[in-house]
Amino acid sequence: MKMLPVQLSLNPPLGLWSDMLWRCPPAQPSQLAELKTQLPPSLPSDPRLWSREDVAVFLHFCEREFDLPKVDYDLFQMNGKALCLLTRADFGHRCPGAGDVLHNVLQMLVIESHMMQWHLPNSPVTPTSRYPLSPHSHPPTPTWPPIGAPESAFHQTSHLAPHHFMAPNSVTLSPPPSVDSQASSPPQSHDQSQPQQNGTSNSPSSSSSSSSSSSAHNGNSSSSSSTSSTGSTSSASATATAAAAAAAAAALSANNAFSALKHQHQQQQQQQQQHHNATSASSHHSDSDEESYSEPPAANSTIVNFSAQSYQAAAAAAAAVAQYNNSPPTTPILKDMPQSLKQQIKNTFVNSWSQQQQQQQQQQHLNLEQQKLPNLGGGSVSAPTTPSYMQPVKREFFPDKTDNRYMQPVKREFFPENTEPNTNGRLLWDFLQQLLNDRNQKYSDLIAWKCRDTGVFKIVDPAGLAKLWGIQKNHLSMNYDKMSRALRYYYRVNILRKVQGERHCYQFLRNPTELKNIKNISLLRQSVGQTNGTNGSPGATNSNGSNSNVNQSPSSITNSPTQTPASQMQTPQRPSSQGNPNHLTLPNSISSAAAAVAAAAAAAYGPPPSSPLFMHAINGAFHYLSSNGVPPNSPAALPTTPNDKFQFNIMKNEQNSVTSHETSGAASDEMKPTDLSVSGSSSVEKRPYSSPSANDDCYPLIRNADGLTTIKLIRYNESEGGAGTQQQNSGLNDSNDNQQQQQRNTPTPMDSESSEMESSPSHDSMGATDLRK
DNA sequence: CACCCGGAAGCGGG
DNA sequence: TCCCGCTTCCGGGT
Repeated sequence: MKMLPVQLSLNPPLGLWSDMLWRCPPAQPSQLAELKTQLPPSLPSDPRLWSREDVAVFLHFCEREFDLPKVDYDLFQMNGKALCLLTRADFGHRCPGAGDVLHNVLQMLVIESHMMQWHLPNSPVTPTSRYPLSPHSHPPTPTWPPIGAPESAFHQTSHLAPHHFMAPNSVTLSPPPSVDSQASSPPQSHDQSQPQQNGTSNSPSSSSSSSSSSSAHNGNSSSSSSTSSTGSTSSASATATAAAAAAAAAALSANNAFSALKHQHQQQQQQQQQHHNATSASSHHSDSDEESYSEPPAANSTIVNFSAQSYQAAAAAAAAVAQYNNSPPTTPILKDMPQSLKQQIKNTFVNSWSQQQQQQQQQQHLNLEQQKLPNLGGGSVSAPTTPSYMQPVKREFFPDKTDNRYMQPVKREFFPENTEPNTNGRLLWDFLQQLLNDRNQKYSDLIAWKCRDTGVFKIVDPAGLAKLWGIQKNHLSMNYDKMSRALRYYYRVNILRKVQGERHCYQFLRNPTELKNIKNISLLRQSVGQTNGTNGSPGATNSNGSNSNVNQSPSSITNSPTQTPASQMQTPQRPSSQGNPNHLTLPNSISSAAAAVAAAAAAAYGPPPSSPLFMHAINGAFHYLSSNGVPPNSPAALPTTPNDKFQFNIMKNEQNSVTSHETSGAASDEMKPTDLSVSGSSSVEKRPYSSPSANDDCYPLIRNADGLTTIKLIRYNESEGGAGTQQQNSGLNDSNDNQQQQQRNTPTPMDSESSEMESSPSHDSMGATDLRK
C-alpha cells in the first residue's frame, strides 16, 4: 500500500504534502493549506459538511491526486459527517490501498476546518471572545491552547514552504472580518498590514502606498481575484493565489516567526491587493485614516487559506477593507464598489464568516459530543493577553507584537470544542466585546474601554464603528444612529446602559460570558417555557411591560443572567416560580438559586450535572447563598450594599451606576439574559457589569481554583419592586419603568465565567418580550 | 447640530 | 409560523 502518496503526482506542493501526510498524519496547517488549494473548490472546507456527492468528489480527488488504487465509491455512500467518523481501519477496509491516505487527508482537512473555525469564525475578534476581560476572569486555561504543538508544526512547515505554511496559520482570528478590516491590524502584520492597507486602500489610486508595499505583481491576479479567479484555476495558480492570500492572512496574524517570510508574503499580498484595488472600482483613498485603521482586516482574519476561491474572496475583502480603511469613516464603504466586489467582500467577511461560524458550531457540537468535555471551563478560552484595561481611547494601530494571537491558532484548531458559545460577532454586543477585547487593540480607534472593569466603554469613532457593524451585518447603510438604536434595545435587557453625561459612552452590564451563556439559556428557556407555560415567552406583557414585566419576569426569571438560565432551565427545582408570573417567588430560595445556578452552569458548560464544572458551579452557588454572598472564590465578599467595591468607580460616576436597582426584582429576574427580548422596561441603568467586586480587576467573575467562575451575587437589600426581596441580583436588573425611576440597587457582580450566575433578579419585565416591545 | 431616547414597523434568519 | 435581533424611521428631548 502506498500509504501515501509518495508517489503523488501532485504538484510540487502537493508533493510535499503528500510527503508530509505520509510522515505526519495529521498534518500541519501549511500542508493543509496546500492540500486545500488542490481540492475542488466546491468542497466545503469542513469535511463534515460534505454531502455524499462531495465525498465522492473528495475520493475522486484523492484517487487522482495521490494515485491511489481505485476506490470503491459504493463503500463510501455517506456524507462528510459519516466519513469523518470512519476510523483509519474503516478506511483501510473500504479501500485497502488507500485507506491511510484517505484517512490522513481527511483528518487534515478536519483539523484545518477546526482551525478555521476557531480563527475566523469568531469573527470579530474571536480571540477575544474568550475574553480576558479581566485577568482574573479568565480561567486558568487559556483558551488558546498551548501553542506549542500546532505552532511548532506550523513553523516547521513554514520552513518547508513559506507560503504554504502561511496559509494555514494565517487564518486567524481576527476580528470580525469586517472589523478587522478596519481597525485592526495585526501586530506583526504591521508591516504587511501597511502594505496591504496601502494597497488596498489605495486601490488604484493609492498607488503610492501600494507601490511601496507591493512589489510587482501581476495585474492579472487582481482581476481574477476580484472576480474570482475561479477556484478552478490551475492548481498552480490557485496555489499561488491561495498562498498569497494565506500569506496575507498569515502575515496579519502571523507570528514573528514569519518575519523572514514576510517579505515574500507581503509582496504577494501587496500584489494581490493592488490587483484587487485596481479591480475594485471604488477606491477611497483616504489614506489619512489608514494608519489608524491600519490593517486590513480581511487579511487578518478572514481570509485564510485555501483555495483560490478563498483567496479571491479574501483579496476582494482585503481590497474592500483597504478601501474602507482608507476611506473616511463616513464614507460608505462598500457602496461604491462594484457589485462583484461587494459580493466578494460580503462573502469574505460575512459569508465566509458565517459559514465558518456555522462550521464551528457544527464542529463544536461534534466535538462536544465526541469529547463531551465540558471543557469550556470557563470558557476562558483565551486569556486576555494584553490587558488593555482601561485603555484610553488612544488609537493603536499596531498592537503589540506580543500578542499571542499568533500562537493561538494552533491551539484552537485542535480544540474548538472548548470554545464558548460563539455568536461570532453576529450579535451587536458580541461584536462590541470582540472589538473591545481585541488583544491587539486594533479597534481602539473605533471603540475602547474606558474602564474594563466596570464595563464602561466609549465609542471613539461612532461612524466608523457603525460602518464596521454594518459590514458585519451586511447592512451597508448602517450608521451610528441606527446602531445606537440597537444599543438602546440592550438597555431593556440590561445588557447595556448609557453612561450619562458622556457621549458615546456605554456600559456593559453583563459580561460576555454571561451573555454568551445566555444564548444557551435562551434555548433552555424555550424548553423550559414549554414546560412551564408561562415563561417563555414572551410574553407578555403588557404593553408596557413595565410592571407586568416584573411579575412575569419571574417566570422567566433569571436572576441575573446566569440565573436566568436556571430559571429557564428550570429545572425541576424551581418550577414553581416560573409559573407565576407575578412574583417571583423563587429567587429567594436557595434552591431556586441553586437551580438557577445549575441552569446557568449547564448553559455555560453544557455538560450535564455530572460534570465537575457543573457541580462546581452549583456548589459555588450554594455556597454563596448560604454564606451570603460571597462566592467562595471571590476575594472579597460582596458588599451587600452597593458599595464600593462594586461599584465601579467609573460607573459610579456615571450615571447611576449607582443607582439603585430595583432590585426587586428580586425574584424574578427579569431578564433573561438571553433574551433580549425581555424587556424590561426601559430604563436601564442598571448596574454595571458586575464588577468584580473584590477584584481589582474587576470583572465580576470570580474564578475558582478550578478555574470555574463562580458567581457572585450581589444582594440588594431592598426589595422592592414587587417582589421584593431578593437579594441577589446581579448586576442587572431590570428595568421597569418604575424601576427605572427607582433605583437599582447595586449590582453585584457575579462572576461567572463559565458558570457564572448571578442572581439578580431582575424582575423586569419579562414579559415584555422583545426588546422591541 | 449632534446626541440621545424610545415607539413603531419591518426584515431576515433560525 | 413564530420569535429573535436587530434595522429603519421617526418625533421628541437635551
